[in-house]
Amino acid sequence: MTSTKFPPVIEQLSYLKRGAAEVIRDEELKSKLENAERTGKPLRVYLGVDPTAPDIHLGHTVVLRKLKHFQDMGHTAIFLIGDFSAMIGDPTGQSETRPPLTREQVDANAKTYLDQVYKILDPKKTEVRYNSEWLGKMSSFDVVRLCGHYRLARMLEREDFRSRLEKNLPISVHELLYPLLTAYDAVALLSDVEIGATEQKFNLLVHRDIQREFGQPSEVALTMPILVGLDGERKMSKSLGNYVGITEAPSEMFGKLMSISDELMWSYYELLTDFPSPVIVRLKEEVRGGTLHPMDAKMQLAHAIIAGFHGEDAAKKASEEFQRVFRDRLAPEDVPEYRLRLLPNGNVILSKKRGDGESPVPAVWKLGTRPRWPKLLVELGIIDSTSEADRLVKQGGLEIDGLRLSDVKTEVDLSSAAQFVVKAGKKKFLKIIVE
RNA sequence: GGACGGGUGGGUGAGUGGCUAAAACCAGCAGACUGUAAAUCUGCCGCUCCUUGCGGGCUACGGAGGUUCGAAUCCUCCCCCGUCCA
Repeated sequence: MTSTKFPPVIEQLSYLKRGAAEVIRDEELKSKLENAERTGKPLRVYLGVDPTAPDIHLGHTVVLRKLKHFQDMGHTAIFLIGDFSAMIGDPTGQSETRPPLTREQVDANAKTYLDQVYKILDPKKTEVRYNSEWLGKMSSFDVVRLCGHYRLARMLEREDFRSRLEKNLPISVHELLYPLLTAYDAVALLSDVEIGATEQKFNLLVHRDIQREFGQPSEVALTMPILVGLDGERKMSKSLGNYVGITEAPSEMFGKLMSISDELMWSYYELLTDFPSPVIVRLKEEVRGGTLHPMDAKMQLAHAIIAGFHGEDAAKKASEEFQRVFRDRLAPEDVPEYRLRLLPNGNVILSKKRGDGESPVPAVWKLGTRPRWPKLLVELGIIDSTSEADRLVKQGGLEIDGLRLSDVKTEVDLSSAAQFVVKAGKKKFLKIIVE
């Protein structure tokens, strides 16, 4: 009777509920776990994602990590790629209709998505599914019948629809279908548990209802809090620019993570690391009591997160680099290098570009022998426009070899070999080598 | 199908003939202060040219035309969104 396959239910529950915003319903999760233990049959747990953007950031990892927790406990983790539903576009959160994606976009996104997801989930233990498998096969009759299982009034209860209705903003009919179609995912997958962000709560509840309509037991809906972005206010998202991408360079991630406010740090600890809750509580107390410097606590956080994606060594290096650049205020050890060569005809060629992981794009400009600094930086792609570069100089944000440049007219002599270390603004460092 | 209201810079949103590159707020950027924090303060915040100046040129208020010395502002047509009626 006692299966050794799973840890004790009590343990599982505390592990699985850590960080969760809500479990609907608690008792159902417990009994499902007990049932799994009794039968030896793992729970089918899924997370559905829309491959709307090719890159995933830390905000996405909150729910992924939760899926992994189920995997850790021996349950079946299903990563569902909403390739079909993405072509409809989930209205969630955005108070506007999302542009549907094309098949090609979806495919491309799905591919890069998976690579990134496997930084968290164990590829060997993850069941990857695409909802076009079943949704793509439904006939319009099937769709109509599915729609018959739900009422408009209930659909309009959804916060997003309601507020758009109140504000006289458009709602397209196809958006109403989204929760219903994804509900069918739960049915097709015979799901026991579905994980989602709190903003998905409405959808998850519809999924439960529809499963019941199809004669299945309702899945447990486990919601995770939404990760607040670097600005400390709004949801982490790419379009708001307040995000940390999981493929970003370790040093970049480190810098970004260190810029969060002290208060925000604790939810990052909770949602992005595996530090046990009691440890986090203790750290918090130490910071409050003054025995632990908040900066040190934050560095430890950044270190832990980065180690998860890039390994211990990279995390350590990023940490050292951070201290070097920002505490000791030195130029970073590894800055992007731009090698320039002046051609006989007066054009300038970028012969090599290192760092940033960019492919070396050969470029030629007619800059002349002595371009102004702002011009050069724009040509190198460091700054978007000349106006902006001029502004940066006027505001004292440009340093060459440690000296602040104050005159926008200052020129660079490209006629003889030289090297410059450039600091543009707070974060951008680069080295220019004239050959 | 009819009546009415609306479409302004990255976002919200003022502006109903010149003083408007377009208020205000948010976001963003830079500087100061710091723990690269956060908060705060100051400045900037379409592009471009230089003689860097309360400078010149260009582009911009859904789209296309038109009226006018001059239009985000007025007229015509079109596109899009919402409300009410059917």
